[in-house]
Amino acid sequence: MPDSDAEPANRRRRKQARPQELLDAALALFVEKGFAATRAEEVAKQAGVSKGTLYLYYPSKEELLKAVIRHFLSSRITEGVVLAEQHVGSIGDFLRVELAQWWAQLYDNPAAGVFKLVIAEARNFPEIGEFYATEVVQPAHALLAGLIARGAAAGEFRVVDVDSAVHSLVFPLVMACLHRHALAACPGDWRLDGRAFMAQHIDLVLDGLCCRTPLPTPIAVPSPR
Amino acid sequence: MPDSDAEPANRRRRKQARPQELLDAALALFVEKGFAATRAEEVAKQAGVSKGTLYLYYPSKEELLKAVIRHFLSSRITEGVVLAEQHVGSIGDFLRVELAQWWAQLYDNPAAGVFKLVIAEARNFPEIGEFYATEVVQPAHALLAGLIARGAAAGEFRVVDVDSAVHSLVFPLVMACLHRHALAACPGDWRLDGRAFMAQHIDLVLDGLCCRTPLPTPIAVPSPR
Amino acid sequence: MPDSDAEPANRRRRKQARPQELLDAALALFVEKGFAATRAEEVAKQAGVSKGTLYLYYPSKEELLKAVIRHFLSSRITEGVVLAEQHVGSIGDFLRVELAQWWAQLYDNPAAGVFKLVIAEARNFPEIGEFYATEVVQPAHALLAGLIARGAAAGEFRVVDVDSAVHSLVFPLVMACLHRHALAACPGDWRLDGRAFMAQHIDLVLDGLCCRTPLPTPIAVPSPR
Amino acid sequence: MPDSDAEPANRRRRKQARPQELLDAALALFVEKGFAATRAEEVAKQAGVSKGTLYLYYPSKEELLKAVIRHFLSSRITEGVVLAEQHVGSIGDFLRVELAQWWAQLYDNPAAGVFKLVIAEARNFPEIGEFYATEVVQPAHALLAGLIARGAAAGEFRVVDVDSAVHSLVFPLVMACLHRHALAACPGDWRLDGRAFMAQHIDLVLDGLCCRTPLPTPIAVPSPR
DNA sequence: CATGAATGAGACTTCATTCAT
DNA sequence: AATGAATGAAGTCTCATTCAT
Repeated sequence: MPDSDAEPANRRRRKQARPQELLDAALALFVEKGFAATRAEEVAKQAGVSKGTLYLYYPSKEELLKAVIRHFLSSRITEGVVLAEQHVGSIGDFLRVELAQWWAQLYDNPAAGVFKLVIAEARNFPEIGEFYATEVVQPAHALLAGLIARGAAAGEFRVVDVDSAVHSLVFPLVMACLHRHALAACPGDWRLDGRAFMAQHIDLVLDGLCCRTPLPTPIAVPSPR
Repeated sequence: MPDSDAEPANRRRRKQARPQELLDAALALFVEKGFAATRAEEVAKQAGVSKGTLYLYYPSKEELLKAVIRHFLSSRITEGVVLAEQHVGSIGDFLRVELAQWWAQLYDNPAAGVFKLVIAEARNFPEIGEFYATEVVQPAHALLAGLIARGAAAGEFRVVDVDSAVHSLVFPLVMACLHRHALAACPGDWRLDGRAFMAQHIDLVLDGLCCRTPLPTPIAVPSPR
Repeated sequence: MPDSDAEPANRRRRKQARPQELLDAALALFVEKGFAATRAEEVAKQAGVSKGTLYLYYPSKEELLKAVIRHFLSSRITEGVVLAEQHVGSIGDFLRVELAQWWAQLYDNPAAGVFKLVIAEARNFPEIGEFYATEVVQPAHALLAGLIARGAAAGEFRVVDVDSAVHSLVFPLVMACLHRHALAACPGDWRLDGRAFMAQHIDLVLDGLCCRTPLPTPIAVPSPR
Repeated sequence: MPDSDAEPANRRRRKQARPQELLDAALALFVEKGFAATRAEEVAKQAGVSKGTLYLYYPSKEELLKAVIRHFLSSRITEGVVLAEQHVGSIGDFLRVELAQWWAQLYDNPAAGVFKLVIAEARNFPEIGEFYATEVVQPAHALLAGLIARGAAAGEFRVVDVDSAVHSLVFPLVMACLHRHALAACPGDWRLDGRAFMAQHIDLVLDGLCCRTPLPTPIAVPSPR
């Protein structure tokens, strides 16, 4: 049967691609200039459409922001969780290899910019904070906490405060992404070799976690006057 | 003495305090809502003055932002540098005690919000990025890098990539501040015991740096695909 | 017969009905929400066609408005004129019976909404005012004025200012229609039995017109209390 | 005592007059062009201020509309009620003289335009319909119904359906106002001597109400079709 | 110095109209 | 003929900034 199915043709193919194109454009601009300082028309222009078209796909600039965050966070995070669940073998190896690789890829991807967006906008848009906390932070934290606890149970790691260890591990990776889209993108050369840093950081933390000679007694930090 | 002079005494005190009050108000609001989404009038109101008065002290909202960042960053950073320069004795002890304390105090101080501000606005306002990079990041980084290098030279630390080690040490501390003013300030209970985390994190990193048994050969991170 | 022809039969019928369906939908919406506040797409949707199709039949929203007014006014008014011209016999009877019936029918018909439309839009669209004045008001007025004059000449009515009498007779009938599509359509129960009112109003006016005994000088009745 | 009180000076005097000036401008334009078709900036311009100033006094165009209707309706209606309550003597006299005069004044006043506004916008803005119904229609109707009932009780008027009589009396007066701001304001000469018409209409209705020869049996209006 | 009324550029959003399919 | 995706002019409303008082 001939082109009775091909009728969609050009227009319809564009229509299908639009949401992604708009999200890409919006991500780039929101990360670069901030949400409030980005004009809806700029997003449209960068996506190659007119102002009105943007509103055909997202009912408001705010909904576009939420869609950006949902889209780029959730598509990445699910991959990561799947990866971790599939892994068998040494926890240390997994973290050193797979975690490093996953973060290295994120670091090189525009999606890494969402961290900046979330930090900047979560307080203004409660839905964003909630989405990020429940859909990203909690699952990812639980995943890593579980791995570290398993490593400790297996005698691979020292017994430490697991939540803190997760933060120690992850925060610098997030910061590297923030840095890339903040200071590193400023005039002047403030760049940082993110991939190398991430690998070394993971090594350093694993080293700290690694079960060896007993620790010296930690010295309490006096509370501020 | 005629009373025409009696009142000015009080008023003059207020007048002198104005810049600080305006900076405090601006910091709080800029951190909470973002620079672009904060209205100049809100800042004035929170500082207890009228819109017009704000412009008597700062010629524009943008200049106010820069003043906020300069003020809260530079006053803190100089303290820290002085602290470090005065220290004699074990590097590890210094980091574990003084660094932890300095950051714990910052964490509890509104000034910690500037990190969020800088990350959000550095790309929009080149001066801010440059100021932060040259006046804060570089001196602080040099300071810590110097300490770690000294520690390594003294046999207290392993020989590692110093720059990475500094980032591993500092990034989570910055992230804790960011977290406090982003997710932790959202509805829902996403708080985190920042002081405890900071202490444990510093311990963990120092532990990783600490010169003990030989390290296992680090496994190279394969480049993405 | 191949089915390529079977469907068009139906479609052709629809196509013929389109203008009327569009006019009905437009009338209802313009009356309900006002011309400017009604979106062209709403009209199309209510008529069961797409936005584009509307423009196949009417070149602009404004032309649609004019068509609505022309259509619903002229079709009604010609009926009325014919009715009046056919009548023989007592003027009073004609007015009491035929006029009442004609208005009662209009009152129950969506077409009654055009009065609201004309009043709201005549000043914005001169053509509308002119059409209404020349095609509706003047013929209708002339018709009724002629009848009343005839009634007066025949001794059936008192001699009064004929133009005023026509307005006294007709204005409340128009107002009843306006009321039905304005206040009576609002939340709350502001309805009014239009048909009964119209009949009684016509009676009252005819009574006022009716030739009877000279009026007594009204005697002032002291109000109670 | 010196000018410590005179400080208000120019600016403050303007500020006090603004709301009235804006309401006047808004009334004129809303009546002329309709609410939706009037731009906020036009209203501001006609009131001699800038766009932004309008929003200093009314938070939205819709609130401005409501304020216009509340203002022009309520200030007029209270006068009328007071007038009626103060009257003693013949009901017929009151209606013929005071009612006619009150309406004649309204007819010549821009406030008469609100009727057009209410009819056009009541369905879109429920508050408007409710305000008009409860604050204007009901009190005014009750007032006149009471008078006519009193007249009937005193033998001055025939016994008729009081509500219908009120409508017969009032509807044409409202229509005259509508006419003035609709057709009469269109190009072409569709004017009408409103004051004369009003007086004659009131006479005619009072004449119909007046107690004289028995009425002919009213002929029932057949229901439609 | 301080105020707050006023301004107007500029941003978001809507919607009449067009036109490729 | 019919559709509905796309456009961009135009309108509402905000807010940084100015300036008369």
